[in-house]
Amino acid sequence: MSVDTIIENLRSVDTGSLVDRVESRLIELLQEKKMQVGDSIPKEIELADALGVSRTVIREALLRLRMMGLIETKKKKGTVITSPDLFGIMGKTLNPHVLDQDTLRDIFEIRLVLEIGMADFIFQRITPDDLKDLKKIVSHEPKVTDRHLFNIEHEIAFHGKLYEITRNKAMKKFQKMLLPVFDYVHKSGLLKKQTHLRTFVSHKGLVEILEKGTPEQFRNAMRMHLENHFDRIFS
Amino acid sequence: MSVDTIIENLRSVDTGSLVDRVESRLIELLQEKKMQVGDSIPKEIELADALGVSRTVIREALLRLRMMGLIETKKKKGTVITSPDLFGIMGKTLNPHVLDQDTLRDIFEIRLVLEIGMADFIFQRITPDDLKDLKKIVSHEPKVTDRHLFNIEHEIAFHGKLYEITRNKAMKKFQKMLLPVFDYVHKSGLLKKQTHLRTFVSHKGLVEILEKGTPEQFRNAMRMHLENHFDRIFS
DNA sequence: ATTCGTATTATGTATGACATAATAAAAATA
DNA sequence: TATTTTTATTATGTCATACATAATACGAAT
Repeated sequence: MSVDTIIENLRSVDTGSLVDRVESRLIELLQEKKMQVGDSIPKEIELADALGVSRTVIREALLRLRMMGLIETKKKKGTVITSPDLFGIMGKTLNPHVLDQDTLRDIFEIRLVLEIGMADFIFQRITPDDLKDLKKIVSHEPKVTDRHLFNIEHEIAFHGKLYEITRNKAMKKFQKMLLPVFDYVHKSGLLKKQTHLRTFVSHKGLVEILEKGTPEQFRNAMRMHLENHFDRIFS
Repeated sequence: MSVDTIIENLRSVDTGSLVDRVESRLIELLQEKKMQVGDSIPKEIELADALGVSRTVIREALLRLRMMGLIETKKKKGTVITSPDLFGIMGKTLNPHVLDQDTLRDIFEIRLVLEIGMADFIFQRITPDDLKDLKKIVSHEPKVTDRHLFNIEHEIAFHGKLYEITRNKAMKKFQKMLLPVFDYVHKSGLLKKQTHLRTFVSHKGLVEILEKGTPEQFRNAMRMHLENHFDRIFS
């Protein structure tokens, strides 16, 4: 074993600040004790005492757990375990203004990928009520003209409903989080202006496929439906 | 305007602790000043002075920015702007052990959605070199037997390469982050055991389609390829 | 039984001090 | 002069203590 390797190993154990270690230790503790959601954990001073560090360090570590959505703190009541909200954290980070352009473009693309790929889950989990909701939404669908500024709210209502039908909460949250990004990307000059805004497959068409078609057909139809967006990216 | 609405409005302005406000203010400042990556921001004491709060508060706010990946701090050198790493934060949160089962299942599903939906980007951006890489990977593909423990490393190599070909860094990072979750989900009893482990479409088959086929064909083939996973989820 | 006020308490904030590591400056060496 | 070694500086990291604040519990008053 080379000297470098040895040093590397040492680092991997010791690396990170005191706060880093305390953070890990706290997470371990929560898991060991099998803390349930709603349980409250010892107060800051007690933790500081138990781990032999200052309250400052405990507080910084707890702050991180809080940002991860593992805990919530309230005055007087103390700190309680919460179910970590995977995308809740990213919400704050996902301020379009602080993200660089490449990342924004990436996120824009991910939306397209998700909506094409989710077909099987939609077909598997759609209920008659869902279908009714969708039909209601498309009944208000704006006129399809060759050139139209698509109605943002209608877009969100329809596509949002699709995410909901997947019954995948994480994906739904993800979508919700991404909305401001789309808005931003559309308005900024990040993508090419749309020259020919045509609707190849309407929302109504998608619903019909949902009712009578197959996941495969739906994927292809969705791909066509999103053609304008792909066009802006690829051309 | 109802009393509730008024109260709600008040909350929306004033809500949040001092640290919350300082955090927002700092982000605003970074944007106003058009700080570039690599620029260093004023030291903690100066910020505390300028904003009229204690260093404690500044530190907590900076800690949050650091968790968001907006800044990095080094002793003596101070605090410098960094490009926010969208999924860097989630990485830590994505410890399978702290996520509840529903979320884990959701994440597992998202992977399937992504890999089916990414077809167009793969076709658009694949290079001859990529194809060469893929062929090299599949040349080592384990024997396809009716019942086999699929080789994890080979799986990661192949599918990871596909993410890479999309040239979508965010998506690639996402995948990297999700790997431990898959591992966990597979090992835990979260999904039904696979009763008939068959490979409907091999990696080699996918590569052939990439070479000669269309995105549409690829999506369908990928859907078949992932059939085992869908089966475990849906049955 | 309900409302109101008061005491308690755990987190939130402020302040001051020292430790530490990265850097810059100075000194020593070749 | 160029390069290494030592020293000094400095901004963050950690600690300790005190007080503010808001949520809660509890008792008093209605």
